[in-house]
Amino acid sequence: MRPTVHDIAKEAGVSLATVDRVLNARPGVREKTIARVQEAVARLGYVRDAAAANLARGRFYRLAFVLPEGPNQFVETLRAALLEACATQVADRASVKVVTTPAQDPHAVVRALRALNPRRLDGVAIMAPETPQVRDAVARLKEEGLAVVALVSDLPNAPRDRFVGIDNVAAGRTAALLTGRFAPQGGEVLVVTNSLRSRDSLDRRLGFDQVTATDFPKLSVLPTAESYDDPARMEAVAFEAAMSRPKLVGVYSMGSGNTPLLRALRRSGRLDELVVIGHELTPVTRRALIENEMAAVISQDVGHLARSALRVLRAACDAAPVFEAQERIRIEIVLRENLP
Amino acid sequence: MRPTVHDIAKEAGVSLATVDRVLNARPGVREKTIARVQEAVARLGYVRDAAAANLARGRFYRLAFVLPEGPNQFVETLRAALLEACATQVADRASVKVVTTPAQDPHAVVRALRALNPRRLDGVAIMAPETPQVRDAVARLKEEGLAVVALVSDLPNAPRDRFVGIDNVAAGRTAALLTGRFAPQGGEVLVVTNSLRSRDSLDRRLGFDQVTATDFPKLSVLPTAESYDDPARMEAVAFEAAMSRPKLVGVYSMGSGNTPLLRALRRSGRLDELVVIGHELTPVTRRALIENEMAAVISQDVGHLARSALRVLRAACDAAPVFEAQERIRIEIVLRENLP
DNA sequence: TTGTACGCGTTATCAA
DNA sequence: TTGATAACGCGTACAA
Repeated sequence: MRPTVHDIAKEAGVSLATVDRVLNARPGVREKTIARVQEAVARLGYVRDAAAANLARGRFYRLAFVLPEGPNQFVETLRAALLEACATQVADRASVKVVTTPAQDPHAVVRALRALNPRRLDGVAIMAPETPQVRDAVARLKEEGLAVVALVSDLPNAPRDRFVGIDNVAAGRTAALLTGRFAPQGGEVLVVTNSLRSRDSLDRRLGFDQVTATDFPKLSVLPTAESYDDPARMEAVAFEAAMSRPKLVGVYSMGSGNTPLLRALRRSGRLDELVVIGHELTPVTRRALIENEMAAVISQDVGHLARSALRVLRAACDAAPVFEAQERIRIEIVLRENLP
Repeated sequence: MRPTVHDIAKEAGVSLATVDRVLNARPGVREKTIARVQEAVARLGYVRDAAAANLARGRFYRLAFVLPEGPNQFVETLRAALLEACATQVADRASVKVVTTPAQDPHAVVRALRALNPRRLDGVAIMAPETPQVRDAVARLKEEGLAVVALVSDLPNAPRDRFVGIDNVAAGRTAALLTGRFAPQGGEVLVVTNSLRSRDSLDRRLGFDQVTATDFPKLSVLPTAESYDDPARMEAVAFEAAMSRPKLVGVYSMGSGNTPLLRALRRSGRLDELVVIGHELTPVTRRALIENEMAAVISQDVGHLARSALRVLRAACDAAPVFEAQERIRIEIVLRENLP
């Protein structure tokens, strides 16, 4: 059996309360007594029982997630993962509210953040493009004492406590490496996304360009085409490129909108000669991998994302350290054969 | 605040003990009372506080890990991950003993398993090749009432409760897909491992052959070369192949021994024209990726492996269900650009 | 068949 | 500066 605070108290010849004061670095204990207790702790190899501590503290974490709502499969799976995580151990002693905001409207997320009642909340996870207004809203929440984490898309210039998601520059670099390796003959690469407003798309494009520039001189990357969340526009842009650019060898899809993209490429009759790489595992991209329509999908485990955000938020609420190794979200490469 | 057993008791008009009996499906309660309690549970949306339950129960899990010991970086990192997991929340209310056995000696692991005292233990995780003797030893442990999980390399014919690790057939298939994509010109592929005794190597080879046969007819895969954990032998075999086979385009290394392998290929002067794919991220393979000496590494997250094994063992001890989504170990593809 | 009372390891409140 | 003592939510002897 592991030693408890009782054992420490006995060993140090003090009361439980004093042990507690020392363990939690509370004031009102003499230097000498502190030393005695700490020696006892070291001698017996005491480690606090986190479960019992939480139970006694009666700590309850009131958390909120602000997610975009749109024609976006990824967010749907993320929400599902979040609810599943809540249903299990991870969300013990916590209540989680999920708020969705229209993705197209940049002001909606700000309104949603402003609508949050800071006194009824301990922490917030936010997935949104970084705008000055969002930065202000985040700053206000921080001032009210809330823990704030950026989710999936970082808010590097806002006072968030942490970013939970992948390194999107590295993700873009990975996509470029795959494209270059899968299309050694070289040619043109189309890059598409719904919007470059999001930090993640911006970073991915940056990384993609870095690697193509240094390692794959035979690849020439076209300017980013934005669909602004309009499927018709995505389809038109992709179709146009496939038909008018004979030297096209690859397509890198940085955001959502893979359904209209694939439809256009299929229609052009050139899909089987193109290396198509996209992001996030959804029913659409999964099917495309199986059918050999997409060569690879770069993804982040939504379950991990959800659980990590919850753990990190709780740690931030307590100003406690996080277990770094467990919270680093991996850039996963999914091919037809390692589909989960 | 979440409802507690007290709230349920009040709502149903019974005592705490009765609520407990219903919740834990213990006998001695009238049908009608059971129904009343269950209604109250449903009405208030009660969910048990697992931490408090374990605290009250005073449950303590005595676990052991049996790992091979050899010139194997992967096992070292796994052991480190295990110790790190123990040091954090995952191993709360559990003691973990790690036993190592010489990897070369197939009887050593059996001796180690026999040396385990089943009465001082609740569960065991085993990483070992499957032999009839190992099967017998596992059967004996199960008969004694222990929870047993196979780790990294499955023991499909032993009565283990569960396998914690990747699907190695799929891992082999993934390696083949990468090889075929990275070497579209085709040619010969050398496959090496330390030993085909291990189930994991066997499965990987199987998967590799499946995909090369159906999808990459231009690839011809050579018979598996075994090094029997002898670095000199590995180096000799690889050097010989590189020098005598002009049509060689790739090497698939299914086990450990990547140091002598790479040394041989370097010496042959043909490393930069070969697609080399190996398993497990170690200092050696990490460096090889950065230097562009290896094209890809297929790996499993040792941290995840360790935490998953601990969670699964505990669940098995309690005959409790596991949260499947969290325990599925992914087949990770690591390239130079998505190195963690 | 049902209820009472205590303990698990920690924190927190009050009094000394 | 210290110490008793009562919670926290649940499990479990033991009594009714």
